[in-house]
Order: sequence, then C-alpha cells, then structure tokens
Amino acid sequence: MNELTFDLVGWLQTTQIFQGISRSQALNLLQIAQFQTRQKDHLIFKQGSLATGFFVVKTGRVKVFKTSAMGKEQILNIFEQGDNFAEVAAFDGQPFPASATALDQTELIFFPRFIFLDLLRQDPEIAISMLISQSKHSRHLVNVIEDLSFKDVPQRLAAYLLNLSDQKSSDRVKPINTINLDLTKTQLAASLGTIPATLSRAFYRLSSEGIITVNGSQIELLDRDRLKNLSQLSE
Amino acid sequence: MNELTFDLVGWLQTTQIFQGISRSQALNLLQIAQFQTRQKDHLIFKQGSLATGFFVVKTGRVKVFKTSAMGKEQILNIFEQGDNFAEVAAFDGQPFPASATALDQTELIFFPRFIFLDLLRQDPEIAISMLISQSKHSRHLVNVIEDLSFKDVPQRLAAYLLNLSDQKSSDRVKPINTINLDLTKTQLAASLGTIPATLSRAFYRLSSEGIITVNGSQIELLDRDRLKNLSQLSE
DNA sequence: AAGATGCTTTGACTAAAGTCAAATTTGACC
DNA sequence: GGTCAAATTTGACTTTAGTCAAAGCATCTT
Repeated sequence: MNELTFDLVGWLQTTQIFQGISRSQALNLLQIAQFQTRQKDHLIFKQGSLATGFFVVKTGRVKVFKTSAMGKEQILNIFEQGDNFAEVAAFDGQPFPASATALDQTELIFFPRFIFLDLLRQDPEIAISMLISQSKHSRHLVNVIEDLSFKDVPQRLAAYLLNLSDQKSSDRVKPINTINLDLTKTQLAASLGTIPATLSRAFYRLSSEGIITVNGSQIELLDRDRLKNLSQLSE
Repeated sequence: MNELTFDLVGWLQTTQIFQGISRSQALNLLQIAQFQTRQKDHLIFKQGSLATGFFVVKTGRVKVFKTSAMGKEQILNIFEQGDNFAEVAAFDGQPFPASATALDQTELIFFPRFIFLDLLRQDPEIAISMLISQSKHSRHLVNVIEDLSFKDVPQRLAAYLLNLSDQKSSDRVKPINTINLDLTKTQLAASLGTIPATLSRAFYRLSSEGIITVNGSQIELLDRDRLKNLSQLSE
C-alpha cells in the first residue's frame, strides 16, 4: 500500500457515494478503478457513445451537457470534487444521453460497470448511497425543467445568483453579497438555457434596476429581497 | 393466501422494479404495502409535502407535475400500469419536488420508505432494479430538458406524435399512422411545456402543411418522414 | 508591446410564444 | 334533443428571446 493509495482510501470514504464503505472495500474498489486526467475543455465522453461505467471527480470540474443539431448547448449539470456522474448510463447499459467535458484540468476515477454491479450485490449500503445520489441528480433535473418552463431569462439569472451566493455563504452568519462567477458568461448562458447575447441583456436589466452591480465576472447583489422576489414570481 | 393476494404476487413479479423477486419476498412486501385508490383528477401527493414512501401503479394513470406561481402547469412524467414513481423522495427523505394526481380512476400500491430500505438491504437485486428504474426516469427528464431548450412547440408536438405512434406500433411490422391522443389537448400542452392556445396553433401548422390530419383527438400521420425531420431539426 | 484569439456586449431585426378575451365546439347528463 | 360546463380554437396584441453581424474588451503568447 503506497502513500498515494492510502490517501485515496480515506478520501473515497468522504464522497457522497462511498461514505460508510469499509477500508478494505475501498481498497478493493481502488484496485479496479481507473485513474484518468483531462485537460481543460477536453472530452470525457460523448452523447450516444457506449457507457461502460461511471465517474467520481477527484479534482477539477466537469460539465455534462447536450448539444442541439444547430449547435446550441444546454448544460445539464456541473460536477465538482467528490461528486459522481454518469451513473445513469452505467446502470441501464444504454448509450450516454449527454456529453461531458472538463471545465478545468480534472482528475477522475472511473468505475467499470460490471465490477461496480458486483460490489452493489455485496454491499447494499452502497446501492442505497447510489440511490440517494441519483435522487439528488433527479431533483436537479426537475429544477432545470421548472426554470426552463416557468421562468424568463432574468428570473433564471436571479435564481442562479442567489443560489451561488447561498452556496458560498453556507458557513457564515451573514450572506456574502459580492460573488465571482465560477463560469464564463457563455457557459452560464448554456446553463440557463439561453445564449450569451440574451444573458448579457439579462445582466443589463438587473443592473439597470439597481438589483445587482456587474463588473466582469464579479457580481454584487445590492438587493437580495428584490432578487428573491424576481426569481420566484414566474409565469 | 386469498385469491386477490395470489394474483398480486404474480403481477408484482412482472413489474420493472420487482422482476426477479421471489414469491415469498413478494408476499412479505404485500403484507406491508398499502393499497390505495384515487378517483380521476384526485390528488396523490402535493409538491413540498413530506415523502414517506413510493408508489407502484396497479391500474390507471398518474401524472406528476409542477405548478408555477402563476398557475402554469408542467407535466414531468405520466406513469402507467406497472410503473413506479416518487422513488426520488422516498430515498433522500426530502419533500416531494412535484405533485401527482390520477388521470383516470387509479389503483396504487404504496411502499413505506423504511420498510423498503430494509428490503433493499436484504436483496440487492431489488436495489439494482431500482437504480435501473431511476436511470430511466432521469433519461426521460433529460429528454424533457432537451425538448424545452432546443425545440419549438411544433417540433415538440411532432416528436410527441411520432413517439406515441411508435409506442402503439411496437408489435407490428408497419407503423400505425392513425392514433388517438391519450391526453386531452390541455394536458398535452402541459406535457410539452406550453399552453392550449399555442398547442392549438401548432396542430394547425402541422395540418396546414399536410403533415398530419386532426380530427378531435384522432390524429393521422400523413408524412412520417417530414414529421421526423421536423422533430429533429432544432435550434 | 503587438497581435491574435476568444469572450462579451450592443444594435437592428425577426420569430416564437405568451396574454386575454371572445367565439366555437364538444361531450356529458338530464 | 336540449342545456350546461368544459375544452378548444381563434383573433389581436405584447413580450420575450433568438439571429446575425459588428464592435469592444480581455487575455495570453510571442
């Protein structure tokens, strides 16, 4: 057991999906797991290709997205350290319903499908963790549908900004109102189901109404109440 | 073991989620399961309420949907005989992300959360069935997002009609081109993320272009090729 | 520092879909 | 068969978002 492996075991036990796993199980898993790295913007898998397993993000971020025939992109989810993704395809054995690329330089751990299915049979607790994880992903997808169906672009932006601020403020008493976008505006547009030009106008609208201040990727939330109101009042 | 119970055991073994379950396990399950019926249009659960388990549809159909502050409805999924739904909330213990009502007179089997978790621990195969089922549901949600983000209303309608026709034709050599809508047009609008007025205009567009004929809820697909083309060429 | 590349913003325009209300059709039930 | 309520369609209009192209910024490299 070299030091690298030792660290990984402990780390793996902190992930959502493998919390509660035993050391020896984790070690077994890591024998089988494949370590991969991806440079920024490089492909991890492509929509329609055959899925042979799923991934856990060791470092960096991954975007999972669909591309339309006309080249529009819709980001479905962004995964960070400790998140697992692409379980869907790993379980039903169908092709990936979406593509994935690295947003940063990224280290991934890949778990082949069949081996993982064996593990689930041995340890139902992992299956339950996986079910919980899938539930979270489903909730997120339902949220995206809700946003697309009910909210206009400024409302989706307002909701995104509040969310981002809440995330960054999670360990504080008072919320942080000056936030830095963790995505380029082009990527943000693709997350919100729109295009850069329209997002730009949404930023303009919110600033001209005095709700936020925009300075490049630094956004200041001037009026959380109005922002919240806007994000909830929908079609 | 009365005759009713006997039938149910066999039936339960044919559902996606309990296929492969043993007779004795199925019997145990049915001891715990709660049988419910709902009249047409009656509520099954409401968005935000606490989830204590999940359902299997015995007969009838169930729509799962979100409602916006302004009263617009977005149907997320429609479940039929043998389908399970609301697992998401059953697993993570959070409130239901959406509401559900019966589309027809409906018989449901309800499985309480904790008892089901026990079962998963005893029988990992059921956990795997559940993971596969969740994967299917996730794929469906991704499809809805794709439609909302990439397709205009006539395109979504075209895709829906083709899909419906394919479903009904599944056991035939030649596809059935005369189909009956299984939803009212108001419900269909809510499925496609639009409103009745807009859907009506989409039906008009497709008929005026000679792609379909509309006669109330009976639709004839006149030109499958153009329909397919339309449904795929997107933004 | 200059250039090149890629991201973002803006303008002018078009197209899509929603709003609201009125008209019409449909189906269910006496 | 007639009546009512609900569902659907239509019309006139407004709002929202997309298209396309040009201009403006930023950043990274050499």
